[in-house]
Amino acid sequence: MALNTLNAEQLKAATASLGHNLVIASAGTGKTSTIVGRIAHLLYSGLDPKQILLLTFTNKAAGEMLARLERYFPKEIVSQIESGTFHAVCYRWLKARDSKVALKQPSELKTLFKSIYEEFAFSDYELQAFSALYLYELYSLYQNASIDTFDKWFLSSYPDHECFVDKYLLIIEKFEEEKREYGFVSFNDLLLNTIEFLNTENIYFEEILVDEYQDTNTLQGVLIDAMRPKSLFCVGDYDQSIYAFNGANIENISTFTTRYKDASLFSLITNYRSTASILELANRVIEHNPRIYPKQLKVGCDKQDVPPRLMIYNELFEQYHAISHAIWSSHVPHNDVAVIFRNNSSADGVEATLRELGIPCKRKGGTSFFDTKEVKFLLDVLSLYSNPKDMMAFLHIFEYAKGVGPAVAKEFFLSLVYLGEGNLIKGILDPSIKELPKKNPMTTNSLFEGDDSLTKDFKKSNHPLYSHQKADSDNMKFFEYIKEYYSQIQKEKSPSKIIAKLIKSPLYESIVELLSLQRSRLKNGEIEENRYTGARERILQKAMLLYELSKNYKEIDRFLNAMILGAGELSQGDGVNLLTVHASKGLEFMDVYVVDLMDGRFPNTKLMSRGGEIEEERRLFYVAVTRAKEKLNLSFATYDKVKKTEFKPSQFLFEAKMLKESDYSLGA
DNA sequence: AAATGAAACGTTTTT
DNA sequence: CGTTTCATTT
Repeated sequence: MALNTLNAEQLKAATASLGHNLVIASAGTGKTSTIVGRIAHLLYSGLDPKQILLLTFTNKAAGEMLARLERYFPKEIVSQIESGTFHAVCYRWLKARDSKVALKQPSELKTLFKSIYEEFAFSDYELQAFSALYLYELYSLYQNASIDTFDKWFLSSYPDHECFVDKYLLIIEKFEEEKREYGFVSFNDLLLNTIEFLNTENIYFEEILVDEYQDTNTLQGVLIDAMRPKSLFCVGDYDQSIYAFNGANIENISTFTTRYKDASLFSLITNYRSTASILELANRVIEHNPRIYPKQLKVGCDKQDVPPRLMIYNELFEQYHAISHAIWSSHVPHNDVAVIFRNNSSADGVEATLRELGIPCKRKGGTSFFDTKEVKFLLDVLSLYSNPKDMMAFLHIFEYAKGVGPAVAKEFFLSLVYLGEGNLIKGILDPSIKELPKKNPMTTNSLFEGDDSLTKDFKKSNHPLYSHQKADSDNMKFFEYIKEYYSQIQKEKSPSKIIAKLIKSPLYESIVELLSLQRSRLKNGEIEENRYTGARERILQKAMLLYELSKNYKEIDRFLNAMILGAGELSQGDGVNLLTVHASKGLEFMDVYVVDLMDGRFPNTKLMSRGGEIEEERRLFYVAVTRAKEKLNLSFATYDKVKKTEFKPSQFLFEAKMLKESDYSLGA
C-alpha cells in the first residue's frame, strides 16, 4: 500500500479530508511521496481517477509521480488521472476543443512583436522609450503577474513612461491581432484561452493537486480558481520560491490560510535527504529571510556526516579545474554528481574543463538544439504544413532561396495564398486560380525573353507563380523542391514518416549543403574538406535526433507543440549534471558543487538593481545547497582573468558561517 | 532589396 | 564570444 511508507506527518497530510489543504514541505521532506500517497488515498476512498488533476512544474515530475503510483495501481487507473504542467494540461484541453493550437517559440513571437514595434515611431522625449524586446518581456510578465489592465499595472511600476503608454498599448493590441491572424498561440495564451473557455464551459475536478505551489503565479492562481475544484491540495515551500521573474506570486502560498477560511495547514519537517551539517548550513542562511510559517527542520537520516567544504581559488578557471579534478578522482557515479551555478555563463567553463579530463556531462535546457538553423528549418517546414497561415515560417523557409529576402518571400506567400483562394498549400500544389493578377505586363513579359531554363520549367510545371515578377530560375527551383515535398506527404499521417521524407528530400539536402559550406568556409574563403564533412555529419545527427523524437507521436501538430512545450526537458546520456539553480529544483544528488559564489554573481546584483530581491537570491542559495545528499562543496574565485575583474565572496558564505568577516578583510 | 562585412553589444532564471 | 545590428556595396 502506498501509504505504508509514509511517516506520521506525511500520512496526516496525505489523508486530510477534502477541502483547502496546504502542505508546507521543506526541502527533502518527502514531498513527492506525500503527493503520491495523497492520490493513493483519494483512489482508495473511491474517487474516480478522472476527477483528479495533478499539476506539476515539469512534465517529468508528473511522469515520475504517475510511475510511482503504478507500483500500487493498475496502469489503466493511473493513466486516467489528468496530469502535467499547467501549460501541457491547458494545451490538451484546448486541443480537445479542436481549436487550432499553433504554439510558437517565444523567440518567434518576439520577432513578430518587434516588427510591429518598429512600425511605430517614438518621438523624442527626454526619456528613452523601452526597447521592443524589453516591452515584450514586460508584457509577458504582466500577463503572468496581474489581473489588472496592462496600463494600470504598467504605470504603477513605471509612472515616468506615461507619455508612451498609449503607444505601448497600440503595439500590444496590434500584436494580439496579428497573432490571431497567423493562428499563433504563446505559452501565456494557453492559460488565458483556457480561463476563457472555463467561463462558459466547466471542467470539473474533485481535487486539484498543485506541486511547487510557491512558484505558481497570479495567472495560474486565477486558472485554479476558474476550475472551481471541490478540493485543493497544494504543496510547496516558500523558502524555495525562485520564479518571481516569471510572476510567481509568493502571496499564493503566504495568504492561503486567509483566502480560504476553511484551510488546513500541514508541515513536513523531517528531512530525509541531507546530512545534518548540510541542513544546518542551509538553515543558517535562510533564517536571514522573514519566516512566513514557522518551521524547524529535523534530520531524518543518519548518514556519515561530511562537513560542507569551502574552496577558494585565485582564478576562475583554477576553480573549474580543481572541481573537475575532484570529480575525476571521486568514486561517485557521474550521474550522482551535480555542478550548480546561479548564471548559465558559468556552464561553459565547467563543461570545458570537464571535457579536458574526459568526463562526460549533460546540460539541461537543450536550447542549443532547437536554436540551430538545421532544426529550425525542419520545424518550420512542418509548422507551415500544419498551419498554412504561418507566414513567418514561410519567410524563414524561403529566405534560403538564392536572391530571396523577406520582401520577395512575402510577395510569394501572398501570391500563393491568392492562387489557392486562401489556402497556401492548395496554392502551392493545386492552384484553383491559374494566373496572377497582372500589375505590370511589361516587366512580366520581359522575364521570359532571356531565360530559357525558366521557360522550360514553366512549361513542365505550369505553375502560375512562375509568372511572378520576382520569379527566376533559382528561386523557382527552390519552389519546386517545396512543392515536391509537400505533394509527397499529402496522404502521410505519421510524424516520423513525414520527417524521414523531409530529411531525405532535395529541399532539405539543399539546406544541408548550404549550411555545411557556410560552416566549412575559412577566413580566406576556401572550403576545408574535414570541416565540411564534420558539419554535414553534425547536421544529419540533429536531424536524426528529431526523427527519433517524432516516433513517439501520432499527429504532426502534437509533435510540433510538444517540441516547444518540452524543449527544455530534453536531456540525453550519462554524465555529470551541469545545472542552473533553477533547473536543479526538485532534484537531488550525492555530491553537489555550488560554484562561483562571488558577490555580484551569486547574489546576482545586476538583477537586484532591476527589481530583484536579495530574499529571492537567498532562496536560490537555499535551493542549491539542499540538493546535496552527502557532500556539499562551495567554491569561488577571487579573480577572472578573461574579464579582468576581482571578486569578493558571496555574502551567503558569511551568513553560512563558512567565512568570517574578519578572516576575509586580511585576504582581500 | 539582398548580400556582405564591420561594429557594437550585453551577458538571468523557465513553461 | 557569440549574436545582433548597422553600413556599405551590388
